Amino acid sequence: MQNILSNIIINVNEKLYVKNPETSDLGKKIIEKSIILIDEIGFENFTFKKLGEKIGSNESSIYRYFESKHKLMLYLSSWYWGWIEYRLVFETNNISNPTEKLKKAITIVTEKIEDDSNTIHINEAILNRIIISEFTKTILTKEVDNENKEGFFLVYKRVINRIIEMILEVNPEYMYAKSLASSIVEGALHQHFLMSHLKTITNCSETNSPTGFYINLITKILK
Amino acid sequence: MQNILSNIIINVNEKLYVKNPETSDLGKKIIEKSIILIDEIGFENFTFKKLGEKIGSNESSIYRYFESKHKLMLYLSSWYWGWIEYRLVFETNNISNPTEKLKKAITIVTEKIEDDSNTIHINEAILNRIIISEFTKTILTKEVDNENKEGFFLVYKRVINRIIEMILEVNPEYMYAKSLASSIVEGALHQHFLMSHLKTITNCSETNSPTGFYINLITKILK
DNA sequence: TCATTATTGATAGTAATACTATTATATTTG
DNA sequence: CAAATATAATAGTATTACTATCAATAATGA
Repeated sequence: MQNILSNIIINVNEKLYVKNPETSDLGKKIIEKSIILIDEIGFENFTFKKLGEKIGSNESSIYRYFESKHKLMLYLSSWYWGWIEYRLVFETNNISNPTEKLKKAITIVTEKIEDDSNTIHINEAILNRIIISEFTKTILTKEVDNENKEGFFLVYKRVINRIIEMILEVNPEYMYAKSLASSIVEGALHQHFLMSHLKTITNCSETNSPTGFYINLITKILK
Repeated sequence: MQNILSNIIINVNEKLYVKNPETSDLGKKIIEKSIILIDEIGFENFTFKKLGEKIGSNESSIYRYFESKHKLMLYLSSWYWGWIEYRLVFETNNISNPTEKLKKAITIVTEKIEDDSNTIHINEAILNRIIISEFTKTILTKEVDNENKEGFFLVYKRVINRIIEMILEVNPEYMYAKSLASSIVEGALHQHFLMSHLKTITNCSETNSPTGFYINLITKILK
């Protein structure tokens, strides 16, 4: 899997960048270091000026790649969900049993991510952490309808739609496949956040991951 | 219920304000109009200057009540969850059947709120809308650990703990009561947001509320 | 009722943010 | 080697998120 994944390029909506960051060293550095800096100081405190200092480059140079930090965050999110979608397809492809297939999919979207892939400039473990803390905020804005029309959430919705299909394969009678899928994907991020910060209102922990909670949940709901 | 609720004062952590807004006309106006303005333009675009213009008062006067717009949002959130907690206790009090009690509780935290109460300066329907769009963002910050220590999320956690207890009364064997409760409360907000903005990934709609999804879910999970 | 105190309003000011614009300097490529 | 392109440096703008000061007004209490 590693060798195959190493050649995969995750396609991101062109409207999210001014210049494709994959086409230059500076661009890749922007991606690599912005993930690290957002993880360190949080998206609210993150600025292109600080990022410039971090990568030994200039604020104005970063603006030539992304028109705002919000667009950069949407780019990182799209990349993340694109990567998740790829794994979803690839790793469930050979599973014929619908229940096992769904369990695998849920494992992928709910487990903690380790940086085990071959993408050189993207650390998926750290990217996963910023998705946990920051992704929901990219949706919860007044611009969501316009940005949705622009297709900025397409990859995310595609991930959810794949899970919806798998749910319906397990139980075509189930009436809430869409809500179940969307609440698993978003809810898993939330449970991960609670694990780190509001431990008293989650059962999840290092030894008891959100994956267990959700596998248990779908087993009961879909039988 | 109306007459009783009209006398209820929701208690909010004193550290959230500089001067208690309940003690003056200007304070109440700040609460009333900030809810409306945040709903209109979103929390990111909301400023004390704009609020001042809206209520015919001065930016500096508002700062005498709240030291930042973030604290104001935490105040509104605390008020909201305090109000929900009150209803949770009051409206489930006379229900002896644990399953019925839990269903009632879930209805309260998942249904769309109508402005039916007697709080004069707070419109709960609008407050509910801004909680749907803005509450999760108040938690997803780098300051969450400090603010949690200060007790800013106590009321929210108390609401969830009450539901945890009700879940365990229905099924003491269930291993994930905490995660289930927290994911219902947060997930319901999320489903409401999807209903309005990303309709393709939810089954919920005007005629099919998140309440139905969650009642169906707990019925299956806890049996 | 008059003085004290508290509250609000008006104005000014600061540092940081989120950009845009311009020009200079490297670097790449044809 | 010239031309095009990418990057860096600098400056500048409007807005934000405040703090500080002082004046005007309203409330209170002796």
